[in-house]
Amino acid sequence: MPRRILADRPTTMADVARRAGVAAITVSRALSNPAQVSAATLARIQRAIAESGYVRHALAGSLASNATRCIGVVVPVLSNSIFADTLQGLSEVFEEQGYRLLIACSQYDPLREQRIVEAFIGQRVDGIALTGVTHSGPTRAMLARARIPVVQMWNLPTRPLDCAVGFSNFDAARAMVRHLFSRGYRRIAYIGGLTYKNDRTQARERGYRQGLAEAGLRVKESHVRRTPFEFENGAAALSDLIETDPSIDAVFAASDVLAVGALLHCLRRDWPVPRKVALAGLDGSPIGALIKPELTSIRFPRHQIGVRSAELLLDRIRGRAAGVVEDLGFELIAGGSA
Amino acid sequence: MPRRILADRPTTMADVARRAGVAAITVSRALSNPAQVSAATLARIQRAIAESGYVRHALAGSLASNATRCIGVVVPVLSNSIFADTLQGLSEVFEEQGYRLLIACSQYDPLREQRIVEAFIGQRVDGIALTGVTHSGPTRAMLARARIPVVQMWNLPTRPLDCAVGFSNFDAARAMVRHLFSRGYRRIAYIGGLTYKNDRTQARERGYRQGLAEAGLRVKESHVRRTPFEFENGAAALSDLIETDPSIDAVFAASDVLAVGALLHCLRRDWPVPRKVALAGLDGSPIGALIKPELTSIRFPRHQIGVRSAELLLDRIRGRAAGVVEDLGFELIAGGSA
DNA sequence: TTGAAAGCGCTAACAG
DNA sequence: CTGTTAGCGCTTTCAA
Repeated sequence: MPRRILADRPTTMADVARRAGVAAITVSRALSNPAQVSAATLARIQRAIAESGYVRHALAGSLASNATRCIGVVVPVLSNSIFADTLQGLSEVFEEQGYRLLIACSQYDPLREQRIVEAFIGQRVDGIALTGVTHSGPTRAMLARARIPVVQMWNLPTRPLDCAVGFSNFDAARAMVRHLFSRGYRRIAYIGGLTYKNDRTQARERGYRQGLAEAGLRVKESHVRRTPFEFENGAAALSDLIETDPSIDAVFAASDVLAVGALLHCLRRDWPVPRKVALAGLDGSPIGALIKPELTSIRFPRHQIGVRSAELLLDRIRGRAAGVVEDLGFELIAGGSA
Repeated sequence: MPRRILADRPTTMADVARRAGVAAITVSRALSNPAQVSAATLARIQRAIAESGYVRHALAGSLASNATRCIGVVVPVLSNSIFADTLQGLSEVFEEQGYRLLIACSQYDPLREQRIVEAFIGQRVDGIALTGVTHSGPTRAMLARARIPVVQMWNLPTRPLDCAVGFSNFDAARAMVRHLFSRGYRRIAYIGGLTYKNDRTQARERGYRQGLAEAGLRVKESHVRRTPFEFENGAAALSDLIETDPSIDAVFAASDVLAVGALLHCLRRDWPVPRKVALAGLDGSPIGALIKPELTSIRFPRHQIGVRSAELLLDRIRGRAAGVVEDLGFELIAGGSA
């Protein structure tokens, strides 16, 4: 014999229906499409719901209807507010359309991302938004097999999983190196993220190298540092670079978190920026504009990436064509720091 | 007659079972408790899973087992990295125990929080972590009715919903005012958050007022500013305060985001800190330590709040007693800014 | 506008 | 160690 009936189980739709003197399906309709139910019946049902404190069991509903109205989102970290802007954009669009966001952090780890994606598919989310364009083989396979709409954000994939919204991290970094070169800097060092599993960071580093090459400058490996995106690490890397080679005249940090850390380090040491060393970042963080000298950086539409990603995903969920890759571009902000 | 069978439906547990020549329940056991299944059977099942690309339908499982292994977490915002530390702590503990986190932002709005909590209850999460200790009536009622374990974080409730982990925001603010007073400051202005629906901010402002009162100083309402937690707003509020009353000798900002913004504003203007105006914050953000002068602030165990909250919630989920309120305390960091 | 019946995909309970 | 059966709470389908 199967499970016993619990004496004190939570209120179900059937309970509400009994109370209102209707069938369960009528309660279901009252909740999902009230226009289908007569005003009198609706009122009785609403009263029954209020009296009983009924909360609809979303899982059971999703199982029956085969739609969760949930979107899974993977971001690398939550501690960096730059992803928060994108999440905000996603959330604005989806919330208005009655979708909920499931947010998870991969911590820049493809294996964690893979587990998260598996969990999302297991939850039968209606769509998935990923940060970045490189993913583990199993991740790609699972997504293909599940036929869930996917959007890749923050970079431009050569072979998109489905749709994508971003900008060229490579071009952005190259543009910054060109800018520094045009300002007369010739010994341009680099502080980047840990590249080995992050396509944005990889693209930025490649852009740096390409930019130097195009300017006819040689890349010195001792001028390249890689470190996790934390203020402190930017400060430490800069300090280390200058110690290693005091002739460095500019440092390009592939993220504003690192650049701001580096800039604050200079200010602490009373090093004149950009006279002793010029600094540039990439992200267009608001804090860069508050520091003196203002941080030279590259701004891109973080919020809009979220908005457009959500719109494309909704299109896909509603059955429209796939394969769109949108380049939202970027903009160089010339501050006083370089 | 009920629904038609779809020709090309996703793989189910029954499909895997057929393929492996076992019953569905055996597949279920192979997934949830492999030790219960013989090695040979397990191997066949695992092969069948791999071949078919099966992903377990978590919703159906949760419906049947009446447990989701999901925890709902409400934070005010994601753009402020201070909450990220707490989320990190929660996530470390829960992930190790096989639970997943559902993260949602209330945007400091009790009505949004209410809707989020309703959605969490609808999803039948196994536990809920809330930021703050004041919640709408319906929120409290729903949580009580649903009998879901709850932890309130970041402040100390007088009447907890269930358990709570935090520190006294009131005492922290008061301690900072005392510190400023002991340093000789007598005209101490205040930049706080928008208090009308945020207990931490309210407590901090009350602490400020109490601190002044205990020092025998009068609160001038023109010395109190309230603004959302953004760097820019801290800068603007400071600028406005000093313009209003140049005799102000210290400004206490109820959040490091505001304090750092204010401090950067001073540096931009070449105002000597603390000579022209002393500055103090509250949160112990890492960036405060990188600026010169270092920001005087109050540190509290943001990460540990997450860890302990998770531990208490797990205790509750596993049926242990409720009603624990843990005060994790705080620590004043005397920097050069005051 | 409302209802009856079936079943979504899984696991609890019990049996062997 | 493995299987049978019933049912979790909801919505789809068809019918009135």
